[in-house]
Amino acid sequence: MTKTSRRVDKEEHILDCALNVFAAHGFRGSTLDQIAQEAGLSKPNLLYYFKGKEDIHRRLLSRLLENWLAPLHQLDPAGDPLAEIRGYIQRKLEMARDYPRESRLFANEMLRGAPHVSEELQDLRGLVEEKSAILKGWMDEGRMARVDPKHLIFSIWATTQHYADFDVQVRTVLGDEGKGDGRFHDAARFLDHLFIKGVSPPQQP
Amino acid sequence: MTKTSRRVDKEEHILDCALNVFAAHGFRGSTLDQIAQEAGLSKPNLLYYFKGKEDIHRRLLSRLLENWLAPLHQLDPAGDPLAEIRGYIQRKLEMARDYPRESRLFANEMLRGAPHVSEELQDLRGLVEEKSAILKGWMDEGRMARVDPKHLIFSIWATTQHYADFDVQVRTVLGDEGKGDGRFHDAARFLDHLFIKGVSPPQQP
DNA sequence: AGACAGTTTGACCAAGTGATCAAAGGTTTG
DNA sequence: CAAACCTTTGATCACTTGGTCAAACTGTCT
Repeated sequence: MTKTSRRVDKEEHILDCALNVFAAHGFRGSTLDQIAQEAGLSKPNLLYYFKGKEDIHRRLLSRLLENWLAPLHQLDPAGDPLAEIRGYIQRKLEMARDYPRESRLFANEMLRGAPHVSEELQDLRGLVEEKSAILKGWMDEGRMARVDPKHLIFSIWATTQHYADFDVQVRTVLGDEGKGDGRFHDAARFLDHLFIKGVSPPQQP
Repeated sequence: MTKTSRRVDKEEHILDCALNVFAAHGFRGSTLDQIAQEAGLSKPNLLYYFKGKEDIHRRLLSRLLENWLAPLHQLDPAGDPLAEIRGYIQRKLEMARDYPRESRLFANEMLRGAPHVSEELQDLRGLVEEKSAILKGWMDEGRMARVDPKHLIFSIWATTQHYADFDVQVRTVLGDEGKGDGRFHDAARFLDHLFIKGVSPPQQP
């Protein structure tokens, strides 16, 4: 194991621990001491690997956005409209289930007005523009219902991320139903029904 | 104007200013100095009216929850299923438009795991249970599609609150389209279509 | 062993923060 | 007017927090 690879591993470990802390308490609510303790090292040692609190946060956000956009990237213009949308919803819901920390980190940043990712949001805009055009094309071909493509995408984001960001609320309301991972299965069934009905072309019932 | 009414007015003003600050920066991210400055008084003066930072925050949250549940309370078992759901979505979207600060305050609290409103969430649970039973009844009568009522409610919450909580993202993605309040009109149209299609009974196309 | 780069830490600092308090400034009431 | 009460504030405190630094420690290579 080389020197640099050990350093990379350690940085990775620190970032993972920092994600725990930032996702749970937000940027201002998290302290370097917390992160250092979570990672099992001293605060000066933590600052040996990263320039500062903001450096850690920014690094987490930038790596997050890559993965965050991946599911939408996969939306294939050559595929079947309903199947593509169905697949996108499923992937997004899986991300909410498997990466809730990332979802909360992102939600935190949006709530604060995205002070650290204002330029990256522009990429997002371009991507949505591109995928909206695909959806628009499908609508023009009569292969799906004519709806506002951007608001469709917003709704998919909102409904899926809700299960990560508002997890406490969801589990409280569901009570015992919400104990295991079953709520994600139920959510998948419901969202599939909701959106497929919503985007199915009017001629075919 | 009596002594107590002037005091009440001032407390009201402070709470309003505190809402600005808390909604924008979260609990940990907000400082008493910020709130005091926003309200135009000194920090000790602020603490003359409220016991402390947490007191202000808790008061905001408890008053918020009353209004927050109101739209769902209005869901009338005697009404027409589709019209009731349509009305609920509209009311919820109007709240996101007219009370974004409240929505963000609530979102912040949920993201942190609801440390200050754990017991109030139980009321929410009861309310959702009650309204889910109504929806269930409508489904049994064949007046709406058979879907998971709680996840339906979650989806309505998620999609409407998204426009308040993720406002930066929404406006960035929409670009110039999102400048005025037009995005709420488009959202209303889309969500109406989505949910009405989603909950319409299968027999009637 | 010893030189050397990489790593870790205790001690420390300056700024910020929630909160207190006694004293001063106003307002109402007798 | 003056007493009683309500409101406001400057000064101050204890504590947290992001960040620094020199010294010590570790492992590796010759």
